[in-house]
Amino acid sequence: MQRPTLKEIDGFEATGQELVARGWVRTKRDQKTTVFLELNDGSRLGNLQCVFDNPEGIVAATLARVQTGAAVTVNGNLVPSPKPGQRVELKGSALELIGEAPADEYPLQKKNTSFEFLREKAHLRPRTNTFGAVARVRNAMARAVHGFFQDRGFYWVHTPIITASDAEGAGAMFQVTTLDLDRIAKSGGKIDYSKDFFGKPSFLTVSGQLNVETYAQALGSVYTFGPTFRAENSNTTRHLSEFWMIEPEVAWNDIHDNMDLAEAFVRHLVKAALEGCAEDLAFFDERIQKGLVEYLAGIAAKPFERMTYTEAVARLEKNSGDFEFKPYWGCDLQSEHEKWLTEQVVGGPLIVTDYPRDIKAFYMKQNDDGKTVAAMDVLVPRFGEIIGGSEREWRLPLLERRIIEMGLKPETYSWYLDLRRFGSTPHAGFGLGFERLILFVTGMQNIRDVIPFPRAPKLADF
RNA sequence: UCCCCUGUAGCUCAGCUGGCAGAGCAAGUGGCUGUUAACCACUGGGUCCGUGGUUCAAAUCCGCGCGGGGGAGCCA
Repeated sequence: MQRPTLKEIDGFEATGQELVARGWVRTKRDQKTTVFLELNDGSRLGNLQCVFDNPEGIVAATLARVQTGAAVTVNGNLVPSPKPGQRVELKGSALELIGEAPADEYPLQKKNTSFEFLREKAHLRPRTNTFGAVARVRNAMARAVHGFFQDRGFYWVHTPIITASDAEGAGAMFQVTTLDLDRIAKSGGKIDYSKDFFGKPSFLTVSGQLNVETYAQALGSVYTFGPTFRAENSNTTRHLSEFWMIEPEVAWNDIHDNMDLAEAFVRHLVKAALEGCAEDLAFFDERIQKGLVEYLAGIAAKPFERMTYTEAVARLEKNSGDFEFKPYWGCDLQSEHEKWLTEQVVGGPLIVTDYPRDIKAFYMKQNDDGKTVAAMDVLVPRFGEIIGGSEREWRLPLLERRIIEMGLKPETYSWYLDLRRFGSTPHAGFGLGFERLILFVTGMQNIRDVIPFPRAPKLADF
């Protein structure tokens, strides 16, 4: 049986043909002789307007019971619409109330509601314009991520979610266990991890990078795209405890190849949003962030600015009076610094490279100056870091020495060091937080509003 | 974890130096010959987050607790 979505119906030639529309009622407007019902089914932002002229009998009785949020099917004839901005409308002849939504209980009435309120209604919020649009853009971006890499010969590698090594060093981890914690707590005894599921402490991954490097050293160009977990007590609009991360890793690439890849990737995604989500982006432009579409078009069109950390700090020092944290060579760039660089200095995305090695991870390639590493961060206006990456230290002695210098144990990294021991090549990669990308593309402010079910400290409802 | 703001009708909020609980929207009823988040009129709607205190009197002032938001740090 043919069951067109409302998006498909919107594309039909309106010749008065009969069809059935299914969806949820966004609004009902009734007059003495005419009732307007606007239906949405999530296939697009816009609604299908259904018009009932002089409804009588069972149709009139059913219309009286239809309220905002109800699920209905409408039988009718598709005709051109006189309403501006809307190609077609459905001249209704019959309708069925499939699932009612009593107005005195249904929380989403036809009015503005705050995102804070909707966060407490996470099971209903996808029925709103904003969250429907976010979901569609998110889907389009996921597809574009795979499209970008697949078209370039990258292989998608499924790195593990559970890891028994806490060697990843990217932040606090969630522990995974099948031990009976209540019983251990009551007994007051020590924990015997040999009795735990994996025979030792195990955790949720904070990064697939170390694992995916093994495949880069075999398949060449690879990437991960999957859930990632950080148990940091972060309470911000930019952090989640469970988020999705994309981590490409490419054998033979150096830091410059890495920057080129990161830039091409971001611009590809922005282009994909502009081309594939025009209706949703127009909505975000109008309701969420004025000028968004024009801004994104600029991102897609222009190369990103690049500067070294040393250069960035020099710029910041000239303006240091305006900062709460005084910048100096060797400091980590603060949020305010990143915002100032992107918003005031370059007016767009900026790639900063060659950070002091003491503020970066052990696996980054050490530069010849003995002070910096071949790291790169892609910073964007409004919220700073969207990508962090580096060329990797591929020379065994230097990597070993760095591990020891940083107080880590080389034996923990034996398999990682093996990659340098056997057939090592230069390689580079980066990590992009998927939700941060969605914030960037939609203009949304809070990361909890661009993932269907946000996980954050004290927040795991739904 | 730290700093700041905040909690009043279903929602968004006003409520001043303490003195009878308010508005807009939503909902309900009626009206309106094509509406655009329709419009017009009327109606109903309150544990003022909780708790203890100050006071003749607390939504309002103070203490404690809980919830929400923003910023910072950690980072993607």
